[in-house]
Amino acid sequence: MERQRATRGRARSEVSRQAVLAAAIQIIGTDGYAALSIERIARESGVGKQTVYRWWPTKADVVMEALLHKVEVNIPIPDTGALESDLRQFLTTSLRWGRMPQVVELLRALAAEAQLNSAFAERFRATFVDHRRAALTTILTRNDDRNPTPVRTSTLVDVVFGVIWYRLLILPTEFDDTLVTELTTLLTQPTAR
Amino acid sequence: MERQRATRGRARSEVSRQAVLAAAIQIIGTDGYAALSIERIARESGVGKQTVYRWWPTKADVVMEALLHKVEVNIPIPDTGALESDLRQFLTTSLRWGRMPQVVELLRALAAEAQLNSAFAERFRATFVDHRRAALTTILTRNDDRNPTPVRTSTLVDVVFGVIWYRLLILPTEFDDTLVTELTTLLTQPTAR
DNA sequence: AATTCAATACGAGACGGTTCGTAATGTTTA
DNA sequence: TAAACATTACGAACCGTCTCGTATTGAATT
Repeated sequence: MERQRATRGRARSEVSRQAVLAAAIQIIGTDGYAALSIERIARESGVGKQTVYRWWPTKADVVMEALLHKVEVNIPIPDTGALESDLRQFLTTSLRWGRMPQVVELLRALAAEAQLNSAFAERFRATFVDHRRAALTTILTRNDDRNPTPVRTSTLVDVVFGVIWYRLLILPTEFDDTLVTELTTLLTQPTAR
Repeated sequence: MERQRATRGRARSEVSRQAVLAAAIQIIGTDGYAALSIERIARESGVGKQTVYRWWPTKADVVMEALLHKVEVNIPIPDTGALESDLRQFLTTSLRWGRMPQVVELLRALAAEAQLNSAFAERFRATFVDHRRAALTTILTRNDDRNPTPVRTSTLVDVVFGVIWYRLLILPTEFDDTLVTELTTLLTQPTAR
């Protein structure tokens, strides 16, 4: 995703980059994603419009970069030796994000844009969704000594992220800690795995 | 939601209503929801702009009415006497919609708009989401003789619709018949209910 | 029963305003 | 000296409102 390093000419302004990301978060936080426009990002960040267009293909890509900056890129995959505690820890971390309004706003914005722009949807999956799936898949597969399994691992992954996204996007309910226990129960039942 | 029955004056044109819904479906089907505008709906349906604005508050409400028209309003809740077969039947019906590209496009459009417009999100939940939840809740509660349950019924409902919406909105994968069996298994395990 | 009248919906399209994404221009900086 | 920069202008599209003349309906009046 890194642009070819230009050895000649003026270097990219890191100040402008940060200003753009901050402005995007600021606008979404106060007025919502519907109010976000590249025009306004440029205005409120004190950056030229063309500068934004030069470095980000869409406003959603700005948001995605802002999100990755916020949640930190490398989330360690828990490895306690037991499936149940790994799972519990993974869910606890995931739901913690789901309780942070700033993060939720960004996630909702990205999901919305993915519906409207299939090219961005592809980038969103590759950059964000697949990483999270891979982490959970690792946990579920690591100590998978029960065979044959009536439910595919990929379906269990769908269940976890499905519940999370469904409640972020469709329902207005917040996450409670009981959900961690419930999902762990559901996924570690003998016949389920 | 029904407008005050006007005893006087010209009656609403059913032809125009149908033309608007058809145009919306057509536009979304060919160019996607991002290309949908009230201006274009009016143009392609041969209807006056004011006619659209008179009857629908937003373009998303047009889409929602088009969806309800497509999936039929009254879906009977299966009642075979056994939880497992009720569930299997409910899931089979639900996934059938999820395999119809025209329906999927509309669902994705509605979900996208719900992220951008909270007033519409409310109408969407009240008109569509809650009905589907209620149906599944009925099924799960009907023969619920196992107490205490470690997983709330509402969470089981979240699991089902979560997986469906997640795969419609976030992942590009299609539904296969195995999913019906898997979800039924997950939800009817002794300790889960 | 025939006519008039008021109320409302209709298609068409003009309107002023907003935002979009691109392009042109000159300045700044590595 | 090449590329990134901020600024400004541009045409296109869409927004929501409004007006025009016409069509359709039910109620009131002959």
